[in-house]
Amino acid sequence: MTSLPTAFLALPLPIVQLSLSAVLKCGQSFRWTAYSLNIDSENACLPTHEYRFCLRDRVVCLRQTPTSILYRTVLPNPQPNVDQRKLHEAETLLWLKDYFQLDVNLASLYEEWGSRDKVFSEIKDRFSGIRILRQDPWENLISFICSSNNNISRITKMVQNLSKEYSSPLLSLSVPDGSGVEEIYHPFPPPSALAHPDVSARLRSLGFGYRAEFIHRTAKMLVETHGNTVHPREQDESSEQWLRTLRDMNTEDARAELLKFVGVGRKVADCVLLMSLGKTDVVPVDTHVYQIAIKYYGMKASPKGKMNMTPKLYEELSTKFVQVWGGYAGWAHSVLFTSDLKSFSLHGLPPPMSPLSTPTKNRKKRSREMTDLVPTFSTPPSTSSLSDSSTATEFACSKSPAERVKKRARK
DNA sequence: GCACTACCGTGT
DNA sequence: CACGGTAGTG
Repeated sequence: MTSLPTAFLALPLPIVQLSLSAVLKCGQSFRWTAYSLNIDSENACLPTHEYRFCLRDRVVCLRQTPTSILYRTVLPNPQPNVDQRKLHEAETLLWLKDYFQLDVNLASLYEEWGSRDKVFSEIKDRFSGIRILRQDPWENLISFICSSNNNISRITKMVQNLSKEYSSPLLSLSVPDGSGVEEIYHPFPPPSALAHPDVSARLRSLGFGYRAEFIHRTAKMLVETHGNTVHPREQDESSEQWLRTLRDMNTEDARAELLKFVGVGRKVADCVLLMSLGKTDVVPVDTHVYQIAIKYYGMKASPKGKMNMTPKLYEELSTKFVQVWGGYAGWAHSVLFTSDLKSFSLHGLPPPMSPLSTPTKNRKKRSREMTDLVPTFSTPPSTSSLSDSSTATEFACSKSPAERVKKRARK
């Protein structure tokens, strides 16, 4: 089962376009493992870490230099010949471009957000290279059902336990820190593996808490509704493929589909819309985002001082951030969110001035500063050059019948 | 539509 | 008590 190492290939990419260390451990995906490389010299051009991710049929290993991403593919035995190996590396390269969405120019977006928003311009140079991954919707959905009322380190453990418990080991590989230790890599399990009757009890005993039932019922419903026949070529189940078709749906319809699952509320649905269904403008709102809005965007704090996230407040925050940042608001939000995780070094910023919801009209002295802070508050969302056609259409369809569809009862 | 409350487990 | 919420009530 042990696989032999192969050489790394290089994909030229400026570090401002992608920071692996920031993106892979910031709570988007919970299945990347990071290893220190024990660099003896202080050469800043050498990678300090390696990151690994197990796909259905291979393990992808990544390192980063200031000017490129180094990648290599590890396959299970039997090992392919040289020609087959080249094909696999070509496939991995295509996967990388898709997964990291490298056709999106992140540096341009940072400029755009910085010119729209003073708060963003203050942090953008310290938190560069943070982009939204384009994940597999099935893994993304289950991972974020785990995320409710939870923290990153525990979510990571849960998702890894899920993989270890419900999918066969693909291969093992020695860790790159020179210790000689071998690690076993598991893909993310398919829906049918989690739809089995005794799954929820087992997950309970694995420490999943009340999310155990959510996961089981979601998997069961998905398999019952959309099947588990395995596509001969794609290698994945029909319900996983169906989830991917939500990418072709408009935001409101896709969200309505996601909300049908147990354990999926507005916040989790929006995370999936943003992180695996390509809805770039969706801003998932949680308590952190609310705090950020209060501290730096003049959002009025709740009268009672409680953090009650009502649907109304959620909608208000979400739409206002779209007004601030535009068609890629969800991407911008993740930069702010990541900087907040690193316990916010925003001290030099001016105090919050502009109420996000209701601007005070009798304070002219402040109205100028408000304009300074958030120049685009009163202007409609931009559908400028940065937004591609699919994003523009998202703004276009403002109402949809599916928005009114209620979460139907299930047994 | 809207405001509660319980909830599994971990960290402070 | 809070935590990167949600389902179930009234």
